[in-house]
Amino acid sequence: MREQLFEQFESALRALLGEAGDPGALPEFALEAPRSPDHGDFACNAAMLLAKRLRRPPRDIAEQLVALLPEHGDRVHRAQVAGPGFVNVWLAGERWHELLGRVLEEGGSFGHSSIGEGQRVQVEFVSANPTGPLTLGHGRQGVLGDVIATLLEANGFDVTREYYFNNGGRQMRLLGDSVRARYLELLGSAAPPPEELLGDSEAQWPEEIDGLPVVFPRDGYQGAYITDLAQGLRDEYGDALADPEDPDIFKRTAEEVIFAAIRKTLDTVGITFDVYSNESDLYSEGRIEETLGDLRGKGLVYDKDEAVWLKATDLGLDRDRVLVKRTGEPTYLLPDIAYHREKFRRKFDVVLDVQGADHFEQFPFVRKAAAALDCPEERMELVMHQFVTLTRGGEQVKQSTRRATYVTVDELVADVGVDVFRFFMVRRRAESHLDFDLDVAKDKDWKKNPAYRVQYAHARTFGIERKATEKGVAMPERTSIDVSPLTLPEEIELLKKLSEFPEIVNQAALTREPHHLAYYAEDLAGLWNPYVQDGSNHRVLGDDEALTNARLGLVLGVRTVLANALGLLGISAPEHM
RNA sequence: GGCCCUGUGGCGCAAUGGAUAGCGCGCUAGACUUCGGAUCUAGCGGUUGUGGGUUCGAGUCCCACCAGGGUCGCCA
Repeated sequence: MREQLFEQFESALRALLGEAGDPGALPEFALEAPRSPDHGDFACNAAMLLAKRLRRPPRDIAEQLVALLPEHGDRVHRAQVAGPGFVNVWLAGERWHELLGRVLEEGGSFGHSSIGEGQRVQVEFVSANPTGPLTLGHGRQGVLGDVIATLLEANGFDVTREYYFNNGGRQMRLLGDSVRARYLELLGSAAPPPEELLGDSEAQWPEEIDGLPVVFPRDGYQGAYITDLAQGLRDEYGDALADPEDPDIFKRTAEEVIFAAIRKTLDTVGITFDVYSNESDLYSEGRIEETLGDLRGKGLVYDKDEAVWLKATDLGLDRDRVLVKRTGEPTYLLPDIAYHREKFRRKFDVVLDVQGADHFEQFPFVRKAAAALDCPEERMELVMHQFVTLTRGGEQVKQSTRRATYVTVDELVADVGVDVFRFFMVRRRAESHLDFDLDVAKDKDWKKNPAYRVQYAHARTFGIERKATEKGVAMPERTSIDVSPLTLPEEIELLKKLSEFPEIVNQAALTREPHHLAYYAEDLAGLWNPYVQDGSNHRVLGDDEALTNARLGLVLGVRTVLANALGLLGISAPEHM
């Protein structure tokens, strides 16, 4: 519909430029649905863009354009110059009614497109190292990445969801040492560090207390789950691990157990990955050495202070970075670079990293270095998101990662449910701080809780169907509904809103901004709920059979679009509430 | 201090460079009397942090400044 109109405008504009003796290209004009319905179904800004070039007033050009339109197509019913030089057009025929037919016909695939043309996109997200439970930041990232991936799939991209984690370095060793320390404390052969010093990052603690050594590492993981892990090992092995044959058992067990817990959490919130990849494999496959060698070959590596440096300043960045530490151990930067090369070796057309703001600084180094190794820089994208804070009773809930006194994804989901969790996490623009208001999230009142507002709007379509069945009124066949009796302004507004859905899905995917979808769902629900609620003017089930049938068609259309929107968000679309 | 994100009605937020800046909560005033009802309608509320600039047109782009958050490690 819009495509045909667009062509009509292009053709008319070509004629207009011809008359003006201008051989130049058409301007990149916009043809979009204006905010206000008074401004027609579509508005075109071409006249304003041409004003300077043709040295004529924009309204004058717009008049000419309006005059030319009828010779170049038949989609325009009425056209009018407005404002500074917009051409507002009203479409011919029963355009919104046609649209509902399309919604009903396409059903679950309405809103989907094939513009991705099967391009392979890798979306890397969460990627939390297995050192503890998922935090709310991970939760936000998980939902964000998952919905972006789903949106891309809905637009014809071939998507791989991937989780990458570092399990080679110091952090994992620290994790193992933390578990070992707690284990020894449980055996009574080590003393825990003084409680009051744990929260203080500057504090030193004595090497022994009451004759027992303090082995808990200075930067160790302090969460209660570490002690649980130690207890588990003690239950299984008794005191046999005080001097274990396999010194890696603490680290290995911790990684396995924590990673299993993370996967369970992800499963609970409806996130599944196609591929898990990790740092260790990059080592064993020789990718780390290879990447370092290739960087060296490009003259981007030098030695200083017994460490190996990346000459990032040669790549336009503000400082150099260490690739291999004095200890001989690579920093995380080197494997990250190797990993991004690996992505392109695996033939992805686009790779998309979803990361929290705390990691943002890292990305430019990885991208520039990978680009120097012949990876296409513009095909490495970053979606950065800000943090999540939790509010309860108007007060921010204090969270401390260091002391592990933070609310986990598991806890929050147990508290508010998966659907509310996902909806709230994806409602805000990624770059905005997200304030998760527990009071709103836990409110069961659909008027107060936006997640329920959308779900309830969907459930109501079934409520009406149930009512119809009760009254002996049959639901119409999806393929043969005459919706022309729908003429009330609120009905046209609903039809228009339904028509916007494909564009929203498309834009949200291409801009990697899934919050548009959540907003759209709220908008549609915000039109639908009052329509249903205010039965005085337009009860769906009335005496007029044709009108009833048409309104039942609208019910089905709204249901379809709400269900599709909720589906893309990974949220259930209930029939009852 | 450098870099990044944010700043929009009382609160929480939205707005491919387009027309009169939208939505929810809250607030105010009316209406309905249980139907598919955990009601509806209307209204009040804004110099989009400040000051310049680009543009036919700026919440949006550029510059400076102010405020909040993040980040600047041979941590991940």
